[in-house]
Amino acid sequence: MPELPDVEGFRQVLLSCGRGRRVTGVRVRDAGVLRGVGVTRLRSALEGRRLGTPWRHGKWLFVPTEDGAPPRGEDPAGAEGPVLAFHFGMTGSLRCGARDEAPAPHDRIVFTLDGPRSLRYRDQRKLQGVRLTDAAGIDRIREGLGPDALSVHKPEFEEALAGRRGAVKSELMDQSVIAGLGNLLCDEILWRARVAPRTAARDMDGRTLRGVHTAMGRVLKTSVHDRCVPPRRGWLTGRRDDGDPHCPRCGSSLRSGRVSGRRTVWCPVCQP
DNA sequence: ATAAAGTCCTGAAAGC
DNA sequence: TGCTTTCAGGACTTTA
Repeated sequence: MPELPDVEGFRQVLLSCGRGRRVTGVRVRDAGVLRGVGVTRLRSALEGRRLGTPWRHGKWLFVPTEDGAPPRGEDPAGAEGPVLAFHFGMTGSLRCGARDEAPAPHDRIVFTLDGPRSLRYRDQRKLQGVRLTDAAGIDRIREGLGPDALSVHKPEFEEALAGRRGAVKSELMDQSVIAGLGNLLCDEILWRARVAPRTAARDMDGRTLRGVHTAMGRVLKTSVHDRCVPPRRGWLTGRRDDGDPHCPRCGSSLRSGRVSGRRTVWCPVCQP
């Protein structure tokens, strides 16, 4: 599930449910989601600290923590603490629940807060997870990421893709080229831009590349609003699981195949 | 049993 | 030739 729009939704959850709240408890129900940090260190690092303003780059979500002391007038920010970094893999999510709500089967970590609610990191398959990091660690993560898909402008987008010889879909999916796009988004964007997914990026002229950027912006705008790539009937995503899927634009039979190991759906007529 | 919205690793092929 | 980029496949993990 989690591509950029989903992660953006989790950021909103954190903003409304966690920001400014003190962490009173950390229950690790399955340590399999911890990356590079143990239960003890995670708890001692977080308990008593306040959650700061969450921010996102690609599919990563970062949550700074601040000193646990209540904010004073002179020192509103508080001392800098460690930073929580979430990556949701294919099945992860962040939920806001009532403080005493019984955990769901895949709630791997429950963060109890000083208000009436708690935050849960839920993940069926534990493909990625939660880590504890700092400014240097964030830099290391971001070194491997291209510009964020939601904020990248046309020239930077063109530059990121120009000359790449891989299939345009593979390049869009490559987080070191553009950060945040996943399998569904890429298919949706290329369908909207009328570009076949296996087209080599370097064979695309500036005009086509800019068209992909425009399509990306439109698809992201709606998807971020909906907090997921919406399975609307007017979108490719709303058709890809049909028995015999047809293009919502021209009615042709959709094709399905594999591009860099991922299931790929496209319209052979609209995307020559 | 096969497949799944993510990433990482390997080995091989392609390109400069 | 050698370096880099890219691809395919498998691995991780759990459930429908």
